[in-house]
Amino acid sequence: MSTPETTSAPSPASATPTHRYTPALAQQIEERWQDRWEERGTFHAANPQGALTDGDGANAGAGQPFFIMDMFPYPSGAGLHVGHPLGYIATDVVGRFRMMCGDNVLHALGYDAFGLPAEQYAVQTGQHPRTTTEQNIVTMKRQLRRMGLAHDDRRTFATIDPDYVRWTQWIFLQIFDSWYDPDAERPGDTVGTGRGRARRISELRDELAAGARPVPGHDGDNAGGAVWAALSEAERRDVLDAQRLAYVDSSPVNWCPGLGTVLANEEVTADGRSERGNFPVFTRHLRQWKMRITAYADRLTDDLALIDWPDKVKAMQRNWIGRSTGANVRFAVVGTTGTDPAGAGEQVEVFTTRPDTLFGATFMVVAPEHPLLDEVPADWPDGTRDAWTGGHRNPAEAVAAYRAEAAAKTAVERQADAGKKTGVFTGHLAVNPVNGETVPVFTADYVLMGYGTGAIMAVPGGDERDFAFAEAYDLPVVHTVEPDGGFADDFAGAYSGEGRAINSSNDEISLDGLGVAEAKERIIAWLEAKGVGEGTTTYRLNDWLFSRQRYWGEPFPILWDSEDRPVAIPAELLPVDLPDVPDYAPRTFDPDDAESSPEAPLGRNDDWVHVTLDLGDGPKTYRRDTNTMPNWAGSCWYYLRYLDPTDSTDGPATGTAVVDPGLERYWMGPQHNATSGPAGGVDLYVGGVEHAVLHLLYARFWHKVLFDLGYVSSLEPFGKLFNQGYIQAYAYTDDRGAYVNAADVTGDEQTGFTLDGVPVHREYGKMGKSLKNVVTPDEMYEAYGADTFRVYEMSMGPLDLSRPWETRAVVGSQRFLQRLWRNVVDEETGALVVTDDAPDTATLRALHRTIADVRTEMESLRPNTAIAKLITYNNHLTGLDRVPRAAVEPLVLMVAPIAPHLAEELWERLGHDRSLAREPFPAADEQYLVEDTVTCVVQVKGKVRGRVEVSPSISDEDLQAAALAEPNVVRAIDGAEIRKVIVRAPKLVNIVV
RNA sequence: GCCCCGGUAGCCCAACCGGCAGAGGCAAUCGGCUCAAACCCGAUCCAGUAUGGGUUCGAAUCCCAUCCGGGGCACCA
Repeated sequence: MSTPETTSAPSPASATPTHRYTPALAQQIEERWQDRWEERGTFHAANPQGALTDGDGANAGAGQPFFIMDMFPYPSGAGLHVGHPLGYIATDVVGRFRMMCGDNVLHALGYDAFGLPAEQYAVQTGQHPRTTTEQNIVTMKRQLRRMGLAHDDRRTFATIDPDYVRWTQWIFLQIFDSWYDPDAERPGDTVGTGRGRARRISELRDELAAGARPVPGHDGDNAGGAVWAALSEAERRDVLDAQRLAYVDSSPVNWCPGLGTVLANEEVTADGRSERGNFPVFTRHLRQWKMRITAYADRLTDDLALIDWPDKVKAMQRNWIGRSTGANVRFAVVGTTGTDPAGAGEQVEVFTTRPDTLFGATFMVVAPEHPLLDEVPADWPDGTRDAWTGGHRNPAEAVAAYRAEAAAKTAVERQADAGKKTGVFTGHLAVNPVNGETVPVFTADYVLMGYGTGAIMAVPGGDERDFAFAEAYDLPVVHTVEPDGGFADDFAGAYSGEGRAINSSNDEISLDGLGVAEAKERIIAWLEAKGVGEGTTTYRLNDWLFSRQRYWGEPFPILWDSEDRPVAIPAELLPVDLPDVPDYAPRTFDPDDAESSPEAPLGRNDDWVHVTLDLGDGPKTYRRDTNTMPNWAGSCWYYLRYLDPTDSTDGPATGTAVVDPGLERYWMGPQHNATSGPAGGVDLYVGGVEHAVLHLLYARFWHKVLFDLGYVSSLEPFGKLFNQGYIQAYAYTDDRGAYVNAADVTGDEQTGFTLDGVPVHREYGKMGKSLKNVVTPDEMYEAYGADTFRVYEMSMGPLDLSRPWETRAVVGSQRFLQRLWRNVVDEETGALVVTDDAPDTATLRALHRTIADVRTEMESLRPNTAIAKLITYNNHLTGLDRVPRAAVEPLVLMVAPIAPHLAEELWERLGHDRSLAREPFPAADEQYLVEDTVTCVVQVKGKVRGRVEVSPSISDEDLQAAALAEPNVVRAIDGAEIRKVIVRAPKLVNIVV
């Protein structure tokens, strides 16, 4: 038995070469480079001024600013699975690529750390939410750092940091201190009316005092400020408070007893449950904070034209805002003779998008909650049909019964009943203003109080829903629009399409013969002239309900004075920290207890709630607002914080603004680089589509307020949005339907899936603990290394597509990196194997073709195809006897954005002493992109029959001659008459016989 | 019910303005390396593009209809 000479690696597994790119070596390399990057500040983004410089201590130079961002992660206690980092890797690849293209790249990541899950997790584990949240952030930071993300770690933060909360509250105060002037000029607007913007509340006060505008809610024209002067200071404050963009209002809100808080409309699903927790949601009248996002409805819709977002998300925002144009029309309500003369002269206003069909309005419908129903006639009027009364003796009974029935219906039941028309006659009669006809007024729950005016004119001839109702309640149908060619003889139903108006005239106006658009215009003019209506626009969007009754959120920077009016806490006293309370668990209720009322946890600390302060008018006692802000508040402005993350150096040092205006203009202003649009904003924002109408709408709203107040120059926060797909996973169940450990299942589609020989059932969906199919990044680092993990995630498919995770396929990415390694490093000795020979022409061609292609793919966010081309080129190099340095160095650079650690290691071993992070990305040399010859395909009747090698610059005539001479082609033509020859030089000839 | 996106090899996916259906990866099969196995290396196999029509010299690509999958909206006047 002889002893080998080598002393290394005594274990039996030592057959593996010492210098092979194994997971263990990968880990070693990766951790070394992560430390070096951190020490050197390699990814420090340089601001144009101030203390935040690049790793060499320099402020921003000539490179174009490029601001790239991921959607704010929430630090979950469950830790990351391999699906979470997909977007982070993608932005990292783009960021590193842009950096190598010479851009000044800003990429950082903060944490969205307030919110319900943190609070629930804390309650479960019996710890303070701050403790658990901070622990989670530490874990997540470690997991993300190990992935090698090129983030500027000086710019990270969490929304719960007091320095951050301070500015969230500061922005709230700016919104509180503003009102919306729809007539004010807005400079620079190119897509809207150019009017309307937020202004300071003090300007409103001045204008009211000077008599420049009437006082809202008070009669009189306020000439010379007379109306204003007559008001007490308390009344004046009420007037101003009601105009603020952040205001307190008593109105129907979504109360969720199961969560113990009220919710915004956006947080309630279509079937009336909470998006988080899936608890029932009830409508309650409560006094709550709201934000006047409706004032921005037009701009939020119009400005979508200025930004590069997926059409799908734009459509979702447009739908949610739901702008529709039409007219408001007032119908006089007739006091039923003898029974209710006092009701005469009352009016009901309806909203319609089809005022051109007014002559076909044969009845009216109001929502069950409509105030008209607070009083109804005592008896059924003459002409009441049996079908209308619901069997009740008089309108009061009928309406009361119907209102009760409607109120008791849950959203789910309403949903289920959609299409089935229920309702009852209210006893009221109204007069159609265009023809003087008396029409009955019904109430029905297909008309919603929250949209338009809560009342409609019903045109059964032109509206499916009205027609269904008319059928059910025996009401007349009049068609006022005739389709081209007239109605079919047997036509019965509503016609809502294009056509010519019919049956639409009175003594003063005739719409007959007009098209829909023109008829609308005419009738609106007539209504306006008669003073019974006017053109208008309504929105589906409602104001944003902003207060929550939870503990783990930003407290409102608001005090209530002795007369219960809100007072802003001065900016220099911010932040308002969360108080310690005996119990931070929210008061929750039986999820179905609609009668319960919210109770804010912050109210449990009396010492905190009651304060004595001198706000300039002597010490007074105040009561603090005990609401907290919704989770969305922190994510409404975090992109600004990345630009200017400290309060000690740049802009916020002065305490006057949330971000230094110069920094905002540099990184985000309109046209701040070659690809930034007219609205400016973040250059690339990557995240899931689930925030399409929540976060993205709220953030746009806040940004526009800040724009109006002069704090930012960009019109929009996010210039380009990209929705990444999700990584899905297979889960397996046994016969009992219980989930089994996915990692232990063997087999495939053809052989069937089994666990320990027992067949199991496969399903496809999310990755989750309960599904027993979670794979974590940590497992990937251990088994393959971060670079392999990154390559695999990027090569699985296009970024915007969801795809299944398959651990056993990861090995393909590892083989690629191993082959690349072997092309540079000898596995046995660790020595360099590259030569200094010049690459042959074929290699140069392959290289430059690859460079050109990879650039294209990278610029278009297609890392999957870029990787395929890199693999192809690497395979070409593998086939050479010796790999020339000049052939592999560009490859190392091109691989760097995707597998940065391996690339840095090879780059160093190739003799470079600086990081390749800012090395120029290879550029293709045109001379190697043109081929000497190309293969021209010759088709006969569209079928490929032969090929000829020709020069790329061959003329059509020469090519046609060459094609016709090709033996296989001659045989295919077989002497038939040639009818036509299509020549697309130099690649294709098609011969038609 | 309405709107949007997508169906290409056993699986994940390429194919630019309509021009040779295949770039890449997984799996499978065979071979090499090995005492042997794994790793590794090399090779091979595999679809006529969901279905039916249309336009065209030529269709995965454009148009129409249908089926399947995913998503959004859902009495919004």
